[in-house]
Amino acid sequence: MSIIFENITDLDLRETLDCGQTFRWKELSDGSFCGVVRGKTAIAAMDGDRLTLDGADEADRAMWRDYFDLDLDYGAIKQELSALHPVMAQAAEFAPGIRILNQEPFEALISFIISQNNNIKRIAGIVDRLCENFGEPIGGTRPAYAFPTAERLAFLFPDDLAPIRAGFRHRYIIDAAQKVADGTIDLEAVRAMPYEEARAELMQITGVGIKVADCVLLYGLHRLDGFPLDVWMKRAMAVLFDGMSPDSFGRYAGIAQQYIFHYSRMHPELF
DNA sequence: CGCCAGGTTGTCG
DNA sequence: CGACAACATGGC
Repeated sequence: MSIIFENITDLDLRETLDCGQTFRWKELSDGSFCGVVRGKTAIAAMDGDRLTLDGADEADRAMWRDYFDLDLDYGAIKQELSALHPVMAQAAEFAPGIRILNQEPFEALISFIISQNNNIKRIAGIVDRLCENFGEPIGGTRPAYAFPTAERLAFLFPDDLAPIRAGFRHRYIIDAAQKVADGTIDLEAVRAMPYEEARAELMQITGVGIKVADCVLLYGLHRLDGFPLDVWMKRAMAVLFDGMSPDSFGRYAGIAQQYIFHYSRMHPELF
């Protein structure tokens, strides 16, 4: 079984799945990508303007359409953003197939707690081990695990997380899981809040500061006005976008941010 | 071996 | 309030 989406533009799987917004997709030898979303596995492949999700169920078509953000016109947004600054245009042209995924909110929360003072390769390893140790196994041809639920993680002790080797972040993960599981933080309510309020709500969690909160808002709650400022983005803003502020990118600032982040990381010689 | 990693926390001046 | 070490664990 598989799902096919026709006439897809502005989507490149490698650019989108390997640009630091998600850590759960693995590239296979034939260039396709294997991943798990909301407890469902799929092998994604692009052939021209056709996106195929092998192993996906037709009943989940709407979920996958939403996940890859296929109803948003990235071509138009790219044009709008590119007019703002020549380097912005260059960054968008460098990886024109980037889209902002609609990830599971709790997965984004935990993933970006893990990301702090860490490198992308190791983040992916820790997330893998978290799923293998605490996620529900998913039936299928290859072994796969859902992302663990908040309820599953909420009653663990830091040492229970030793197998995932996330170090000092163990207690942050558990605090986040507890606050989500007991309703202290309602992620769907956060989605609808004014930006500053949403950010403050997430920052109640130990281990969530401004940058992680912005990542959760952008990648987990699809707040495209979010603009996470990590070390790369701070350098880029200082060196390449002197005079511009996050606000000056408008309501799709988060998409601009992703083009710029990826472009900067792939061009370290600029800094 | 030393520096750094999509930061945050706790402490001190 | 702003600066700054400490934090676990590796990747390079």
